[in-house]
Amino acid sequence: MIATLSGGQHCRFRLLPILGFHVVSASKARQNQLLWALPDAELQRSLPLIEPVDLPLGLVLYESGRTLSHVYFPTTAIVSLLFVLEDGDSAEIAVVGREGVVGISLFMGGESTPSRAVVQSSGLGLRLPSAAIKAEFNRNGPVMHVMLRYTQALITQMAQTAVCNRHHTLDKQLSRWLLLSLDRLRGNELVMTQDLIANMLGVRREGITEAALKLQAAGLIQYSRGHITVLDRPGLERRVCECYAVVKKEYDRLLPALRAV
Amino acid sequence: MIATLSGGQHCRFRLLPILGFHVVSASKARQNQLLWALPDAELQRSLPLIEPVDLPLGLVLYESGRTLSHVYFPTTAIVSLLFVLEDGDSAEIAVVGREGVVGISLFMGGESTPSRAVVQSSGLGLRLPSAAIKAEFNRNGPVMHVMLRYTQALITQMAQTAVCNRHHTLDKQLSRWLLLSLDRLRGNELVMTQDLIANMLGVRREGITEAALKLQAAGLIQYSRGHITVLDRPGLERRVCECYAVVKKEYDRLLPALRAV
DNA sequence: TGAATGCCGTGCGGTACCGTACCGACCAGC
DNA sequence: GCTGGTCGGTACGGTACCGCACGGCATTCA
Repeated sequence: MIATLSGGQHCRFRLLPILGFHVVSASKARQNQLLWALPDAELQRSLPLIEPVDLPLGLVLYESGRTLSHVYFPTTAIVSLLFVLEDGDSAEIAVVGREGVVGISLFMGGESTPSRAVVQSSGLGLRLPSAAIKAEFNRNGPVMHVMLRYTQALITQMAQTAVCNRHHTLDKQLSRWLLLSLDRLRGNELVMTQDLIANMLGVRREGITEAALKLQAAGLIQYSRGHITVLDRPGLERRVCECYAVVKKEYDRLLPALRAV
Repeated sequence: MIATLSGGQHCRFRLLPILGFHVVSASKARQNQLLWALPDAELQRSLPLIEPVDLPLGLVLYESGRTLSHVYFPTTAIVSLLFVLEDGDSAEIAVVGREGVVGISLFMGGESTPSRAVVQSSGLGLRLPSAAIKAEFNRNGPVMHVMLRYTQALITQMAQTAVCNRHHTLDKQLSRWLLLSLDRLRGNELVMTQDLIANMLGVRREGITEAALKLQAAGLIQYSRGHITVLDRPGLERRVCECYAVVKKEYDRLLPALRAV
């Protein structure tokens, strides 16, 4: 197992606002679906504090045990939540894209978690200082309720991942992972090496090669040097284990506003 | 894999208050450590609504997707949260004992979850109607903060379980499971068949036999027809993987009040 | 007392994934 | 054009767990 992500060196990237002046429009903020779900009044109050940020591949948003300075709302980026063991082995426990938020421990009260958040697919996001999200959360209004319901959906994703790890074959898990990622992107192409996927799923790189070849042989995907193209999404959905549908259904149930987007 | 828990037939037990009149004293309520952590004023307000309940082995507190009527605070019982797959395979994603509460989805806003809660070790507990816990939670006071911090600890347990499932050998996982259960009991004996443990860990019964024999050969436990006695707890702690310590540490950090009990 | 049942130990072939190693294809740099 | 690095395909033995089957032993109950 590789001890660090191949993209780990990207940590050197400075995390800077991508605009000189930090004015984010309401419509831009609503590219994130949790922000989209907020009433106008709530969003307007936070808007002056929201910054757009660039989220390059491999950027570590937080490290195990470190206190968070912001919560992140991905818009076009995807972030993985990883648990890392002492020997460097790791496993992804959840994926967060434009449907969610990174840093729930801030409003849950813990300030930190023993996990790591890494950008899995580069793109853009928005961030809000920790004090601001805590203040909004403690108003006991729509922000709190949306965040809590999202957290429950996240819990479902984590738990289903645990069961899937235990019982399902690697190519089914890969299918699930591809679909979860695809749901959080616009197109049907992922920029993602097999090595990275192996880290996410907590297996060897060769295992991913083997599983990906199966999917490729079935005409479902097309693989080439860090670029995966999904050719037959319905086919992939037929091949995947139930875990994907369970998680998706729970997101839709808990956050019905997302469905419409 | 066995499709239903061997103890499943115990569902026939009626879930009844064990006393004719439902007066629970504050000191009795404080046998549960989350209730223990509450200020006097908060606890007194809920006390008239708290009922003591008997929690026999195998009792299902809630089933996947079903709306919950109460939250349960175990005192001497232990409850397992299981995810069950379509084919009957299952895996435990968390354990709840006197340090916690069963039914977080009530205050998280989802009302239900796709998981199952089963009594893993018979004993007593307390319960509070769903309306009452929601009302308390929405006061935005100590109850909410304690529940949220507990939920975050629970999330850590679930995530660490997922990683452990992926990377660690069965006898290490069994050690972790034994220690987690032991922490939630008084003595050093568990009433638990290998079949049940296999369901919890999501493996074959024979796998548990093998792993338990290893621990027995090392003089750490003693096994006999549904009774496990832990002989050498420090030895077990040396043998277990890091996952146990990570979870325990996070519980202590998030809920420091529990440490003192 | 005999039968049924629950619980635990064992054996055996199968398989999915691991660890390690190597190799070819492609790409970016000087 | 050469070189070093990244990425993906292949091979092979090892091993942890699975599925299945059997058998022994204790408890319960007719």
